[in-house]
Amino acid sequence: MIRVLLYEDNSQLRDGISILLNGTEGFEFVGSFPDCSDIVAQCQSLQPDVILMDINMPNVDGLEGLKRIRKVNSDVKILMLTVFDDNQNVFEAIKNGANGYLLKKTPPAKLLEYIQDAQTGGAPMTSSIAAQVLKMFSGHSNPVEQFNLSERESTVLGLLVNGHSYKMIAADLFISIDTVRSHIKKIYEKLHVNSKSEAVAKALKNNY
Amino acid sequence: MIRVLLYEDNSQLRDGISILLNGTEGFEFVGSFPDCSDIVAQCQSLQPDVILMDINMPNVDGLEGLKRIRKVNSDVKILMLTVFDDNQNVFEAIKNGANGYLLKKTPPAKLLEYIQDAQTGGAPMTSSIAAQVLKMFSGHSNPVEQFNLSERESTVLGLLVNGHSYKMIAADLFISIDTVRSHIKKIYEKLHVNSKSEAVAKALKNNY
DNA sequence: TTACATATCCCATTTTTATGTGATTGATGC
DNA sequence: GCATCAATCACATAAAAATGGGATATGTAA
Repeated sequence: MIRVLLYEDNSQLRDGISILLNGTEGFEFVGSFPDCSDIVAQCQSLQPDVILMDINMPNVDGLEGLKRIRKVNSDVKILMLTVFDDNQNVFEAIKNGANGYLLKKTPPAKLLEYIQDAQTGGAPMTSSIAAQVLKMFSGHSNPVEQFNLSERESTVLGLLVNGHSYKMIAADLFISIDTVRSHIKKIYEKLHVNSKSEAVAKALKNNY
Repeated sequence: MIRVLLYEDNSQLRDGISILLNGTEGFEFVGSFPDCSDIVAQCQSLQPDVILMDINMPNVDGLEGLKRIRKVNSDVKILMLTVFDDNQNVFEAIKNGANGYLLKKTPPAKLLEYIQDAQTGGAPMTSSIAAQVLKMFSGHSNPVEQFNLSERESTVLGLLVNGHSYKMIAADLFISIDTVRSHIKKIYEKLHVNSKSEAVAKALKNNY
């Protein structure tokens, strides 16, 4: 018996999914809410196995809800629901520990399948989204994301890659050369290197 | 009226193309030969606009013929014909100034189209060959070829890219640090850079 | 044979980087 | 309110890299 909790602001869709799950062997629909403002408490009392989470909701939306849950619970499976396979949202959701990412137009039979899939450790996603994810991991990952560089550090690294010296970077950014130094020290730490050329190499190899 | 000359050892194919071209408005078949042994003279007397050149022929083959022609004539369009889209031959042909590269199984209608295409400055090639060419230009060019680095210089640059200091390079290659210096000075000249990290960046950007 | 490129080495000087140990401000989060 | 972090600056020292001048030996190509 898979306990499913739903967050969705559209009441029609809420009812539809409620009926679908209640009428299907092996699923138990434990509740639904129009936004995530009280998600942590709701989760604790209802003890769902899988949460279906709309991304676009008023007040507290799905991404925020996802973050809140993950702070206290890394076991419950969370499937994000969305109308579009929007690049940025997919990335955000994956980063924050969503287990899958489905389009709302997913047919009911598939939806049930995906829920079971997530429950048993899978990472269900529609093929268009899978393609997006692949693209991101292959060509779009850059040092900023991979190594948690701050905005400033990222700019400095960029100038480094383009062959600027400390002095030039200081002049470009209107800061002292000592500040450049301390940024670069931080960058080296984060990239686990200890020379300019290694940093440049690592940056370039990571599609900077 | 496009004047077409053909080099092809298979007499059936020679006859076929002859009939095709003679029977088509706008094309004039000016002759055919089973090898390239006399290509320069033949070309001068027949004055073709386009040469269809088989690659595999006895005696003097298509690549040799291509080179001979290009020494005296850079205007005539030359389309290479081959059974396979063999990597090395494609590369050789492109380097030596071929205008296009076609598979023999190209259907007659397409062949006519490609000849016209070449005549007007295009670079016709079948899609499988186009893919090969793209791959070569993207992934096969390296700093050694691009910047005429010597073997030693190339090794040194390689170590530089992998984050080695002068001292480490000297130890790796069993030479003095001063020799490393002078190699690197030369490398910088050839790459038109003046710092280690610029050299590394340039090398990586050129698929080293 | 002369000229040129390569590979090797040496010395000296200046500039640039790397490393360490601070301190101050402002924003964010608990 | 306190902790943390990003961004800023400072001072000092040591290591590495860049630059400019050499020299020698070898092989190749004009």
